[in-house]
Amino acid sequence: MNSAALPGLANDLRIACQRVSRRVRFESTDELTPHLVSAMSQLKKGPKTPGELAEVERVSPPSMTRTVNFLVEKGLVRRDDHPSDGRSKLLELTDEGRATLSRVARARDDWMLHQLETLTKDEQKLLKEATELLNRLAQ
Amino acid sequence: MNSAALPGLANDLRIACQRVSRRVRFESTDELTPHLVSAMSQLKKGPKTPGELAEVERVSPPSMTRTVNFLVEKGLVRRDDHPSDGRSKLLELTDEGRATLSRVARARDDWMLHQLETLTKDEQKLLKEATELLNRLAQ
DNA sequence: TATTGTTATACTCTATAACTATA
DNA sequence: TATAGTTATAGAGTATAACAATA
Repeated sequence: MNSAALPGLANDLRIACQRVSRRVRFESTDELTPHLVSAMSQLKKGPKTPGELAEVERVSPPSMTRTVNFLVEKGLVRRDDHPSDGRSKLLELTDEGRATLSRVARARDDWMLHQLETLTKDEQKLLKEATELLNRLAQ
Repeated sequence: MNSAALPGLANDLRIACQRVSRRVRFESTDELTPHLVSAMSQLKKGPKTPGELAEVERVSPPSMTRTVNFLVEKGLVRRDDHPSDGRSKLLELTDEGRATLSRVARARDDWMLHQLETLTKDEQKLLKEATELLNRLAQ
């Protein structure tokens, strides 16, 4: 690929990814809003303080407080005292939170799975390799 | 690729696209919010009525009225009377709207372009093909 | 004093319901 | 009567500023 075409690819690939994300969002009728799912997905990787969660989600601490309050009230997240810092808290998914997150992920994947089934084996293989590259880019 | 792996790919690919979209959003400091850019991008393809625009953007007519009001006030969109239906309007990008959209797109592409430059020619070629497939999926 | 999290308050984007003008 | 768009109003999600508790 000639390097003069790179800006064009940058634009096309960005648009394509955004278009897919958009379709996934529109096609799946989630029981949780995107920002709730996103926060829970972070906690799935491991417990975090509210401050850490606000930072990775690129959201202000007061906004995260609000989000976490909702999740705690719903029983999806547990908010414990921090073991070594009395000012802080530790957030963690509950079993119900984990189950809910899996259910939501499966619903979101449905549309994508249906689309992939329309492709040839070679095309599926190409997308598998592209997925690895995209993850490396966004890392 | 064996078909039992397809659900896994559906999940991985969805996550990868969302991750890229997210990075683009976080890395670019846009002068316009995402929904404004999205609405303007639709108008770039050609003039639309408010109702049509609300439908493709999956948003209620009153929400679109608000969005359009903002864009008209900013001079980015022109709202003319519809030539054949007195109840309706026709929305179109102004020259300034077009220029602003180009500027925003370039800013968003900067991060992606920088990432693509770290890849080999073969990897870039693979992503080019993947882009075409993704667009077909999201069509 | 600095830091962590929360409360108080306000702004933006969204929606549903009611309204106006035209078909 | 039905449809296109707007206005009225309310519900989420976000932010900044001020506050309480702890380091």
